[in-house]
Amino acid sequence: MTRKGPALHHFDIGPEEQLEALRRGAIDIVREEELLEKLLRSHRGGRPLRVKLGLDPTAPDIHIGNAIPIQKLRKFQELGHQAILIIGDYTAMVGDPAGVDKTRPMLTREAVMANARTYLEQVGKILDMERTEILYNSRWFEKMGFSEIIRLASRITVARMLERDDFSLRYKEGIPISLHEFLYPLMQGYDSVMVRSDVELGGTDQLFSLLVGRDLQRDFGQEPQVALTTPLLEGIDGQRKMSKSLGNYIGITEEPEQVFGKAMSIQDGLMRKYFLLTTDLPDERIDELLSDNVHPKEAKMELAKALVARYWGREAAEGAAREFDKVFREHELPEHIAEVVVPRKEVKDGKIWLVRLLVLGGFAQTNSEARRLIAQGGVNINKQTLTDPNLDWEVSPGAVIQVGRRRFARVTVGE
RNA sequence: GGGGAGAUUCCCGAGUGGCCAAAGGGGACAGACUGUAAAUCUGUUGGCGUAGUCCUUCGGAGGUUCGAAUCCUCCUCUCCCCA
Repeated sequence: MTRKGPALHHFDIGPEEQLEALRRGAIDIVREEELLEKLLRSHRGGRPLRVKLGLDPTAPDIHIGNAIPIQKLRKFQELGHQAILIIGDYTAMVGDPAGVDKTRPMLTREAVMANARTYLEQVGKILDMERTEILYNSRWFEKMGFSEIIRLASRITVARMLERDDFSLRYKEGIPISLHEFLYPLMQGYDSVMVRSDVELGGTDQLFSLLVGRDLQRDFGQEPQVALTTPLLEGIDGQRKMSKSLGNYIGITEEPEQVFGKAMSIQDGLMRKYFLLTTDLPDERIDELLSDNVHPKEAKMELAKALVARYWGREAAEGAAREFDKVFREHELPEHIAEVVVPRKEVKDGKIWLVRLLVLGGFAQTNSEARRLIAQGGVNINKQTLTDPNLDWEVSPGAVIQVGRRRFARVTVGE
């Protein structure tokens, strides 16, 4: 279960104190004075701030990296402010060029809508959806005429666009930039105009777009929003930004054991960042865990537990930790093992070609890949390593096959 | 519109007629060591029922040749310079 924070009303907490809470883990606040001013006014007038976060449903899953600004939005909610979630169904079709070195593929409307549905489900693990305003930006973009697009496009210069690192880098390297990518920040900025946001959240790579929002709001006679950015999180490979397509992510709907295991595999050097951005442990506790008094592995266990607890609750976290110890310290079998059902027709004379079994079990894409795994000693059944790729294995239902260090399955025979 | 350069396997990148399923690096995977960390070392990295004088892959379509990633023609796309 998701922990819902205490039902705080923003009158309960003073503006300075709110600012303090909001600052945690933030990179830029443009501008902080303005934010304080807005908080003061809101507090005085009893009117919540309108805090906007745009999500482009470009992938079906939300991971703990893109959950960071969502968590920040939740913080605003806890402080009594109005959360506005923009589902960028229109912008997703363009594809955000921020921080990428090539044009994103344009998504079809169907794919975007399917993703949007799973997003909303998943966001519900973080936000109080009852108090969240949800808007699809196709609502205003769909009916926008070309003349309006031209007017919007006139608000920004090519030079300013090319100032951006991602664009200038691509330009210098001779990597194509399509014109429509220039439109992206304008669209995101226009969203802010449409919802009259007081604050917009986003990752640091969003700063430019958030600032364009300020400019556009000014042009439309509105008070500019405050831009608040959060850090980008490295993926579990420790190299690149966490992303679904790189496969280095921890999804917020992944099973507790999965989340725990992935968290345990991050580099030690990343721990502080993960603690700070993906858990809500107090700073003092984090310092304590990362001091010399605590073995790094113990600290990481705490990190993994805190992370699981955030999305699955305390109990699931404890369970995942026990399971982890069992499998990786005591080398016992995990509690829940997926089943591989071998169709009866694949079994001949009570035997099945081991390579075939691996492919059927999804451990390998092709026979060749399965052969390699076997030859390299990466496959065992009931803890007995099998290294002959030509082996016809005598099927014994209930046997546990292990591939690599972390993939297990129990073999059964069925249709 | 004119001129030039280019497109290679997951990515970068070498390869200019046979020795090419294609160097090297990165990534990934497996093994050793470990804390499912880092570092290091080793191996693997198109497919095929167990293997070959086999099949598919060097942007696409044709062609030359006994033989093409490599040569020719056309096409598509990208970058650069000029307008």
